[in-house]
Amino acid sequence: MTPITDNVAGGLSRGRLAKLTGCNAETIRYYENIGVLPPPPRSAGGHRVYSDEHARRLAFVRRSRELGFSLEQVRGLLVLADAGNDSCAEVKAMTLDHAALIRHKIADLRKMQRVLTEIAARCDDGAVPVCPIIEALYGDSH
Amino acid sequence: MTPITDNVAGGLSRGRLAKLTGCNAETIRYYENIGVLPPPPRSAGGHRVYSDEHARRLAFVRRSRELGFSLEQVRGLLVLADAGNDSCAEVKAMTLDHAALIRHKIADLRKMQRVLTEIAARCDDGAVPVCPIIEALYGDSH
DNA sequence: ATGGACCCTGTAGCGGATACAGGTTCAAGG
DNA sequence: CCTTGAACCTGTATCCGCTACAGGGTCCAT
Repeated sequence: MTPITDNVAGGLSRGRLAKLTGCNAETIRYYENIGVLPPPPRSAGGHRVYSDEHARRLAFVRRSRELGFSLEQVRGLLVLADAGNDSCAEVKAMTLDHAALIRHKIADLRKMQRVLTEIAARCDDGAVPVCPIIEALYGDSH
Repeated sequence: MTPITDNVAGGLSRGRLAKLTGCNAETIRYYENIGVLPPPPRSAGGHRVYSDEHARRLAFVRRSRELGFSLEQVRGLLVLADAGNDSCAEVKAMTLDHAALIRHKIADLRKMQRVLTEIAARCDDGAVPVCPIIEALYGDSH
C-alpha cells in the first residue's frame, strides 16, 4: 500500500530522503559523487531508491558536518564506524583533535570580535577628525 | 640610488609589495583582477610598479580581511574610506553588523565544542558496548 | 653578455555545496 | 488508460578566497 507520493517499490526517493534528513536533495547526489554515500539501487526508470540504512548513514554525515568535521574526516569516521568498536579510541582522538581546532577558531574569532568592538567604540569618543575605524583598518593606529 | 633588487623606477615590484605587506604575491594579482586593488602602472617590459599608496591600500585590504570582512565588504569599506569622513556612521554600522555575525559564529562553534567534548567524555564511562561517539553521530542518542 | 631570480598571462584546483538546463520517469487524478 | 505536472535524471557552472601551475618574458647584478 503506502499510497504516498514517490514511493519507488517501498524505498525512499531522493526528495523524500532529503525531507527526512533535512538535507538538500542536490547535496545527496553530491555526497554520492564524492563517495560519502554509497550509490543506492535504481528503479527500472533509473531513479535512486534509498533504504532506511541509507537514511541512517546520511544522518551520520549530516550530524558530523554539523559538528564541523570536514567531509574528509567524515569519510574517515564512516570507515571507523563500519569497523566496529575496536576503533573507538581512534574516533575519540579524532574528536578531541577536532575540538581543539574549534577552540582555536573560537579564539581567533574572539580576537576579531574584541578588535571590532574596540575600534567601533572609538567612534563615540566625539568630534573625531577622521573615521577611527577607517584609520584602524589602514593600520595607522592599532 | 636604492640599490636593492627589483627596483622598477623607484616603485615596488609585486614581490616586494608582497613581502612588505605579508601578502602572497599571487593574491595581489587576484585582488587586482577582482577590482579590490587598482591596476598599477607598468614598466616598459610590462611589470607592475606599485607606489606607497598601493601599499597602503593593500594593507587596508589585508587588515579588513584579517578582521573577517568579506571581499565584497572590503570593496564597500574602500568606497566609504575614499568618500571621507561623511560615511563614518555607515562604516560603524557595517562594523557592528559584522561583529554581530562573528558573535553568532562564536556561539555556533561553542555549541559544537560543547557537544564534541560531551560525547568524547562518554568514552570514559568505561565498558561501553559500542563507541558512544559513533552512536551520537548516528543520532541514536542526543 | 649572461644567468637566474623575478615577473607576465591564463587557467585549474581546493572544499562544500548549490543551481541550472534540457531531458526522462513517476504516480495521482480523471 | 491516459494525461498532467512534480519529481527525478545527467552534466556542468557558480560561489568564495585564494593558491598553484605551465610556458614564456623581463630585470638587473655580476
